[in-house]
Amino acid sequence: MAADTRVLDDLKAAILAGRYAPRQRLVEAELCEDYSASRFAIRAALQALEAEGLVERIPNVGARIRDIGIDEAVEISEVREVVEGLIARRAAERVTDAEAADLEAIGASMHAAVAAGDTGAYGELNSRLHSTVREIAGHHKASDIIARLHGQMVRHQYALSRVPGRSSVSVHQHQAIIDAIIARDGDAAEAAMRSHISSVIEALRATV
Amino acid sequence: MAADTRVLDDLKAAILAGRYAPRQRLVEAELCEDYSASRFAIRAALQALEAEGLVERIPNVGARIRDIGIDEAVEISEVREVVEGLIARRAAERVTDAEAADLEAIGASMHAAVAAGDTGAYGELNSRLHSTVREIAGHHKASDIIARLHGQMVRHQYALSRVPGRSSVSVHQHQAIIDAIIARDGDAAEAAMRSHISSVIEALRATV
DNA sequence: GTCGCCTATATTGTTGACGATATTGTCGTA
DNA sequence: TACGACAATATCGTCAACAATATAGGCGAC
Repeated sequence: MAADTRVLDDLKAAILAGRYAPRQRLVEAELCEDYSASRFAIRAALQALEAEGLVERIPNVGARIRDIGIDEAVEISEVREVVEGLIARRAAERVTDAEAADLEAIGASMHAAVAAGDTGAYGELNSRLHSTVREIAGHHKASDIIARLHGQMVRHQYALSRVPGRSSVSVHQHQAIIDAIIARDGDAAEAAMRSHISSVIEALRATV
Repeated sequence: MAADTRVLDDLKAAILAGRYAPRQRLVEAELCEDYSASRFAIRAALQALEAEGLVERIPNVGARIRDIGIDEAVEISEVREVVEGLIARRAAERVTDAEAADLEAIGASMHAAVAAGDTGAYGELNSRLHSTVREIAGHHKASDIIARLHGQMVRHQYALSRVPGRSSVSVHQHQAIIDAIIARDGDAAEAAMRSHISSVIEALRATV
């Protein structure tokens, strides 16, 4: 399990980076060569990835990349909606002045990125905002669950960022979240976060 | 991974039944004898249980039962609060007449159990109510997460059911959930479920 | 030509032994 | 007596070979 860590991290990173196609088979022997590891280590990694919901294993047949369809992506996002809502509420209750300034800075950068039409930078800021809010909330269990769910969604997340005009809509939602947290208004923060992710879900459904 | 299934299920059941003390070490060789399985199978089971958050493993040292303290139990319950809220809302939106009748029956039995002072039956009905609501909601992802979180909480759940007078309080909360679902009122169902679990969290904090 | 069976192959499942590592207990010294 | 170093032990980590299983392709019968 010591050497496994590297294999697991590498393999996970590769999956998250979309280097494997959905439903692509992951043959243990091949992975041994690719990651120059023993079959033992590969098996351990595959089992861990199965538990994380990234890989699907059928006894005596093998492992393959789990294909998460729109329906499941929507379900995942629905759970994310309420859990991120909890996180936002928590953040509003615990945010310090310094953290509030960080959030404002991220918001300003977002507006700038939208104005400049830089979708790449906007996407980056998007994840930074969410992770900053998580950090402020300091809710381990909720953060863990979000991380896991996020991993299963990367493919669709990518598709979403390609939808034209989304950033100009979501920038206002993001600002509402930031404002509510800075105002220390838990109810408003939860509501803003939920309505934001709810709109993400709608966009997700539209990508069919 | 075929023979593993039995080992994993047995071991998991044993942990959930509280047959192992928190922080108790799980030595692979011992488990091999107890479950008459190979070390290979045991290792696989332990890895799976680690992913489920029931077991904690330290490299080169071994596995032990994870000790979930009050703080973590509260965090888990907080996540449960919002996810069960989602489930309740969903249930209210999808409940059929037949399912509504089932819920009413469970509610009636709960009142009867409280009147009779039968805490065992009440606990049973409690989990049946929640699982029925989950079934009605038909939300796979949310149900999975609840199942996992519930597994980590069994110890505290048991302690809670021993608190005297809890059932007479919670029976009304349960009835409120049932009523809201039957009324097809999603907002009310979510609110009722959240306030119910919120009160469970308070009781949990009080058990310290 | 198509269906079902059977063999061949690819792939995973399992085992036992060996090596690495952390923990525990002991001994000597200050 | 208290402390540190060292050795012994317990336990986990890793490996390479073997067994079991499912899949795919070819063959024959209808």
